[in-house]
Amino acid sequence: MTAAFLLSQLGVHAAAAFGERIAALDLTPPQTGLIRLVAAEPGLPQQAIAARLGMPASRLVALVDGLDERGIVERRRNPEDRRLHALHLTEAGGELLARIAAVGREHDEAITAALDPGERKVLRDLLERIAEQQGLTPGVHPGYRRL
Amino acid sequence: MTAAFLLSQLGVHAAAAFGERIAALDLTPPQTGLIRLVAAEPGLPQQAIAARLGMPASRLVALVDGLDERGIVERRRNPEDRRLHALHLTEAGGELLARIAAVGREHDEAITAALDPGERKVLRDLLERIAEQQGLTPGVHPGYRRL
DNA sequence: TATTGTTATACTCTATAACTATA
DNA sequence: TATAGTTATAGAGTATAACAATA
Repeated sequence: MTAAFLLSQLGVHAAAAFGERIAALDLTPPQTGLIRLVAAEPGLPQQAIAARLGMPASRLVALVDGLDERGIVERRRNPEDRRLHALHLTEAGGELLARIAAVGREHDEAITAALDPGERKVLRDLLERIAEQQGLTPGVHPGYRRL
Repeated sequence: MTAAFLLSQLGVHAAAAFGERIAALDLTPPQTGLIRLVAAEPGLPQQAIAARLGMPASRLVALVDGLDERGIVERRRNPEDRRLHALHLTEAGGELLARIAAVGREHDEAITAALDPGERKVLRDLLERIAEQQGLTPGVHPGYRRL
C-alpha cells in the first residue's frame, strides 16, 4: 500500500475517532476548530474566521449561534464599525478549551499507541514536512469544511 | 502539534486531493473503492460488498448502477440462487483499473514529494503499524462511508 | 455603492424502511 | 418465513443568493 493511501485511510479514521471523543463534550469538530481559532486569535470578525476555516460566512453563523447560546463564545460589536462582530471566548469557553486539550492528548495517545516515544517524534517530523510542502495551514483542519 | 492532529489534517487533505485526481476519470472515491474491491474479490454478492465497504446495501445499488451503465462492472445472477447478483469487472473495467492505479501512483508521488525514498519507507512502516493496531482493514478506506 | 452579518431557498446526499422476487 | 436486491421517503447538511444594517 502507498504512503498516500495509508495516510488518507488513517487520517480519516483519526478524524472520525476524534469526533466521537469530543462528542462527549457536546461538540462537533468544526465547533472545536472555531473555539481553538478564537482562543488563538481573539477579536477577529466573522468574515475573517470563516475565511481561515475555509467555510462560507453564512455557515459560520449557525456555528457561532450554538456556542453563543451556551455561553462559550460571545460577539462584541466594534464601536468604530458597528457592522463588525468580534468573537471572543468567555470564561466558560476558556475552561472548555482546557477540556478540549485534554481530550486531544488522550486522542493522540490512543492513535499513536503502537509507537514508542522516539518513533512518535520521527512520525511527527515526517508529517510536519509533508504538511508544509503541501501548503497546509498549521492547526487548521481541512475537514472543518464539511460536517 | 500532535501526531494525531497532523495525521488527521494530512489524511483528509490527501483524500480530497485524490478525489480531485480521479474526477478526471469521471469517478468518485467510493466508486473507486468499489472497483478495487470487485477486482480483488470478483463474484461477491452486493450484500457482502456493502458490508466490506461499510455502507448500507441500498446505497450500493446506485453505485453499481452507475458503473454498470458505463460498462465497468456487471451483475451476474447466480443460477443456484437467483436472488444473488455476483459482481464482476468487465474488460473495460480492467482497463479503467489500470488507469486508477496510475493515478494512485501519481497521487502518492505528489503527496510524499517532501520525502526521499528512505524516508517514505520509514513513513509507510510507521503508518502500517498504526493502521494494524487501530484495526483498520487493509485497502478499505473509512471515507467510502460518506461521499 | 460596498461590506458585514443574517436569513431563505433550493439542492445533494443519506439512512430507514417498505417493497419484490426468490428461496 | 427469511433473505437479496431495489425503490421510496423523509431528514440532515450545505452553498448560493437575497436581505438588512452600517459604512
